[in-house]
Amino acid sequence: MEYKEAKDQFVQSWGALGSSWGISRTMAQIHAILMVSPQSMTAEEIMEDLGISRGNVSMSLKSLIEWGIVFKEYKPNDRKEYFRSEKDIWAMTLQVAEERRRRELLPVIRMLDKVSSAKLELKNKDHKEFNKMTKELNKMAKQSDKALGAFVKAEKNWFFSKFLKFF
Amino acid sequence: MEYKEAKDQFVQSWGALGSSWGISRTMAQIHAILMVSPQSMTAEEIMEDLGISRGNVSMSLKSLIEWGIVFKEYKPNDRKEYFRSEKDIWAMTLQVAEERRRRELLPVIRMLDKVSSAKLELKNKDHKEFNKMTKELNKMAKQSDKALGAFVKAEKNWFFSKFLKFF
DNA sequence: TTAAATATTCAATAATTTTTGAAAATACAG
DNA sequence: CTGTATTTTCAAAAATTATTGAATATTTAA
Repeated sequence: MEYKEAKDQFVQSWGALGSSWGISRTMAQIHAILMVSPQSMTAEEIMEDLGISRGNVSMSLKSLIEWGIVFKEYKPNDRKEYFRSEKDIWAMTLQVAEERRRRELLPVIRMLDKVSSAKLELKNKDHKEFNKMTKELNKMAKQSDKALGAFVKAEKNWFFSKFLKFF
Repeated sequence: MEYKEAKDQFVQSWGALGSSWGISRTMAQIHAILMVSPQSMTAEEIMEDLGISRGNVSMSLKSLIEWGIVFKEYKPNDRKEYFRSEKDIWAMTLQVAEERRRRELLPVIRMLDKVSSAKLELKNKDHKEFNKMTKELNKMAKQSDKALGAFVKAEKNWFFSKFLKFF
């Protein structure tokens, strides 16, 4: 397998993966080409590389930046903006985990707090089961949140101390 | 908040959650009503409860069964099929984790094995970076797979032994 | 067997999500 | 400022995904 074929395969597979993780194919594809690019790239280059529209590149990059896994860069004497990906796979994983916690786990917990405290007739079988299950889900969600939070925090600290030692 | 309102809120939120986890809204909604139902339900009941078509219920239930978090039940002297959800939240979580591993992680690993062994000119910056990143992603994916596999196995054993002791 | 009850399939349709591209906004060199 | 390069926005179009419902298949009581 040659470089060009391998890269295409990688970009297209990473894109397909994106769908099952709730981000658009294009977003994931842009992320893929930035990950394997040794230099930061312009929107123009990405556009040509993937054969997609200017607007799509602009919006997808914006989302990737919001996810905290792609960064803008400016070069002296150049009006263009350049984009580079987080290259440290572990740092990237932690960042994505934290974002998903914020975007998915926290809203679920808020919802479960609300519904699991509903006013119910506890003689009613349906009400009783609803109460039991939502309370259990709530407990599980909060445990996950706590565990994930602690984990990310610990790993980020470890990372930071490693980084400090480097200097 | 009253029972009916709370249940609606729960079903609709769980459905919305489904979308960001790559399963259809209906599938997640059906899962939600089965989770909080004290009895197993017929396709007919689910259909009426959610106001969706017969075909949709049939296909969504099929998927939920494939995910291993909903089960069919038969009752004596009754032609209808009944459906019930896994009620143990932890068992459910492990089951979903295992399915996702099988459906998402393993294909990625297969893909990364292929592309990270591509024949490259290692003088070329692009080739070198591609090689480095895909090898690192591959390593990370395999570590995750191993860790997740070990975890699920350990928890299932623990579960099983708890179950045995019960008798 | 037959036929009624129940379940499944899948082509057509609807709903949703993504993408485009041109207009508007912004940035900045001269 | 002005004009050009660059980026962003967003309504419309395209692509994708989910849903319907009627036709088909399956199950089982009689």
